[in-house]
Amino acid sequence: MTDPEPTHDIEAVFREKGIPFTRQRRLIWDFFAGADRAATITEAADGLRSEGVGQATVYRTVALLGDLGLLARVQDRSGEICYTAPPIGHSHPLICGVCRRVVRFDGDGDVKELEARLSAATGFSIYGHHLEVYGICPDCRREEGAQA
Amino acid sequence: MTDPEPTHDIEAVFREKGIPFTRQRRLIWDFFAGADRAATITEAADGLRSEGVGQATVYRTVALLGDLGLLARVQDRSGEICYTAPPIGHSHPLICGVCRRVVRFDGDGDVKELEARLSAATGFSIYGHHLEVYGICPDCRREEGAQA
DNA sequence: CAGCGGTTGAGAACGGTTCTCACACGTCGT
DNA sequence: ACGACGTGTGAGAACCGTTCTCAACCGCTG
Ligand SMILES: [Mn+2]
Ligand SMILES: [Mn+2]
Ligand SMILES: [Zn+2]
Ligand SMILES: [Zn+2]
Repeated sequence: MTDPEPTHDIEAVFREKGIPFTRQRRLIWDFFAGADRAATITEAADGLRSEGVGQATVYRTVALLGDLGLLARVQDRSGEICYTAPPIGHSHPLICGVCRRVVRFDGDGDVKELEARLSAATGFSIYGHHLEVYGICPDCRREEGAQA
Repeated sequence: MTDPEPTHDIEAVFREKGIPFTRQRRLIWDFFAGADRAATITEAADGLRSEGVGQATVYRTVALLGDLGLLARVQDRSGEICYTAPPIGHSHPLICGVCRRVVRFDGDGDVKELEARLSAATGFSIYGHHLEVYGICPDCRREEGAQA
């Protein structure tokens, strides 16, 4: 598991790549990076409308941040697609399927050996993997206790 | 009753649950189960239109098969959502990012230990995980030659 | 501070998914 | 085998999330 880490210096990333850094991009980044749980694009657009951010800009910026590796796409228990800002470096999300709270961990030690076996067995050249773990966080488990 | 076969006896599953088994459901099942690679709903609908299967029925049936655990949702390199009929039992897909050919493997031995650590460290009750490995199959690698 | 080129917002367009509803058909009791 | 019932189905409309268009705006550089 990773510890509480500093977020990316997004302005520096943009400057380094020569990509204009706008008020909207900062707001959208802050929306995702400032949350401790994944959010949908619709939620971001709704939350930023009052700040004068258009929905097309939210879509464009989420795609841009995704390309830059600054936003990861995950999904909750209902299959809804959400985005979360990962810390620096490679990690995987442990997601509460109910409230979408995200805890990051590094599981590559477990996967690397598996990938080597797969490559040897199948002849595939492996270029990546996708690992998410789903659970119910203590808070949500408490609230769901009464029901099934 | 006993099915030592590697593929699901879908008709028996339906009968056992008292769910009507129709011509369309057989066709849609065959479309996914008869392929060695994942396919999108759109592809299934296009491929079965000439058989007189409506697209609404394809959507409904894919959802139904998913609920029954007879179809697994995966995604290719571009993030496109596809479906593939897994063999009996729990497994994970190794997907060729180029042609979407799927090879299944059981990687739970590697994940189980990880999940135990995560559960202990976070207090989450873990109900599932999503693991896909991406690669290029030997055939596609040959066709593409060397690359970056 | 002026000029350029990328970015933005409003709304239209687009396309995948779901809904509606009359009709067809699978299932089961007889 | 037959008939009645209840579920499934197809065509097309509706719905809604996403992308596109384009004129105005603004961040960046000099
Ligand atoms: Mn990893
Ligand atoms: Mn597994
Ligand atoms: Zn939770
Ligand atoms: Zn391939």
